[in-house]
Amino acid sequence: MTNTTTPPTPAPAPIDENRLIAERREKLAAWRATGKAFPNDFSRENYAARLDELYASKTREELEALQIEVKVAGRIMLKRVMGKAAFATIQDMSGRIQVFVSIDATGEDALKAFKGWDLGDIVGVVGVLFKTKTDELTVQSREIRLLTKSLRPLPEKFHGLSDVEQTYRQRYLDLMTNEGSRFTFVARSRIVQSIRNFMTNHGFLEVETPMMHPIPGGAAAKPFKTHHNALDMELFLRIAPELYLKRLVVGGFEKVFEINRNFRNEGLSPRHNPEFTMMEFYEAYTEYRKLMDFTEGLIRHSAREALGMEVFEYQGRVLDLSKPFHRLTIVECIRKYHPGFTLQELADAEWLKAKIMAFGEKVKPGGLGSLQLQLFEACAEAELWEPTFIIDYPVEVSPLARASDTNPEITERFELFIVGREIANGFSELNDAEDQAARFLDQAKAKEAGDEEAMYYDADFIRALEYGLPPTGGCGIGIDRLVMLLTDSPAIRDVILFPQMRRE
RNA sequence: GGGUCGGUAGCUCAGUCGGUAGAGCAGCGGACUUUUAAUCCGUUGGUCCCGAGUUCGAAUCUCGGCCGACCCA
Repeated sequence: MTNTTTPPTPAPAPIDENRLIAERREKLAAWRATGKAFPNDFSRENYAARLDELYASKTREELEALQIEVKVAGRIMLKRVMGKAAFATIQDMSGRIQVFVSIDATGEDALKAFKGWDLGDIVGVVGVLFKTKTDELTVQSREIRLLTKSLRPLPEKFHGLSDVEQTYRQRYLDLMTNEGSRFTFVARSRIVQSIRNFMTNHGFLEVETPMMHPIPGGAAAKPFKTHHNALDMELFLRIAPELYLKRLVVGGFEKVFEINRNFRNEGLSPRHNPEFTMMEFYEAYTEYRKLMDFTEGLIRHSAREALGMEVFEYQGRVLDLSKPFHRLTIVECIRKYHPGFTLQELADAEWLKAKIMAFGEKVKPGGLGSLQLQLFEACAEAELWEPTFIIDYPVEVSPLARASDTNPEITERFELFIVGREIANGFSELNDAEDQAARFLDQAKAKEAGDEEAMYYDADFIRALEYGLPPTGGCGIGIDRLVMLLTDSPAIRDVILFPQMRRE
């Protein structure tokens, strides 16, 4: 709410004030003195891009005959002033359109006022569509009003904002000036919408489970801690919704999904932000192989819906989502990229440790399966450009997954890799309460032994399983990473509107 | 946490061997009724990220710090 008659004095001292801002403040003061500053009675009726769609194909003569009156509003992005007339390019949510202001059609006072307005100011325009000499669709303004005074100068009009730090810290500036950035976040919205539609069309119920957990669970990760005063209780921002979603399946919601934030107290990188978005879904009476088919369909669907295609380029290299995704076990995948490694060697713990170190990685303690997984991460994971499901993860690193019926050392679990990055993780759920309790105990031991990412024993989750979880499959999909793929973004920060930054 | 690179006008960027701080855009003044990164003439604007050191003299060299990007852990 702004009182247009009384200036809000004294103005608080803003940060990084400069001469350009001071000049704009003077213009604002003059505007305020008219008693008509910051009006909110302008009714925008047309969007720039829509007008272009509807009328760009009309000829000058056709438009002249039609006399289409429009009301557009937006930010002045470009301004070209001549003696007795002027052009401006204004931008709204849909795009840009040119506006013509002249003594003849708009009036001398309006033109004079317009000349004093700045790039970044927000205006409302009433006028008639016409085409210029160069056939650009333009609004011949009959009326043009200043709606909002912008006090800060825009980034350079041609290069836009290129300081990467500023694009993240002041995303509004990035969105104002960078078309590519706007496209990315519109695409993100469409991708999320397409996933939501896909899930609900397949009979899944969208739910919201707690973001604050008394016991952090569902993943191996360090949590953020917080405190609830009234309950005098330590709480953790969730690292995953998994255990709550499975409680819902116990409750009879047999097909559920949640699209929401997870929080992990880890470093920042081009692929990691402390808060990130996951879609997790659970379906009763299915298992991991069917889950892979479903996940494959979901990803293909979101590419089609959001991009309109299944074959596109990521960072200059073709990515084809239309072909069936590969499926390989961890050992098969290692041998695909290193055919010289024999099955005997890959079953030899000492050989595996030596190889992991030879690839420049530290060896983490673990059994054969864990060592094979570490070698896979060291020598094969980054090669998986084409969509590939890696299957048969070892039990010891999969404390929530159902063990294989044929080999108790491995689980019915997969991870999906695309362009060398993990995109999804899913498995047949462990629904044997006693087995789950034993696995939690193993995790608790590992935690005591110093593994900070090991899981806690969650007694209520065990209690829920003891009531009976039907055979169920579940999968999590990293939405940020999927959006990176589909928008050709190299860093997770490019697909998160306000990525985490150090304090300014 | 370690390594590499970077931080100069509101924005985009130059700045040689250590010798008075530069351009374009934006702004301000002027000309111009179909421009479109409008054009033309004139002009204002600097904590060279911060601090210390070396030096007659530091945006420039050295050290420390802050912030960012990338790579590694």
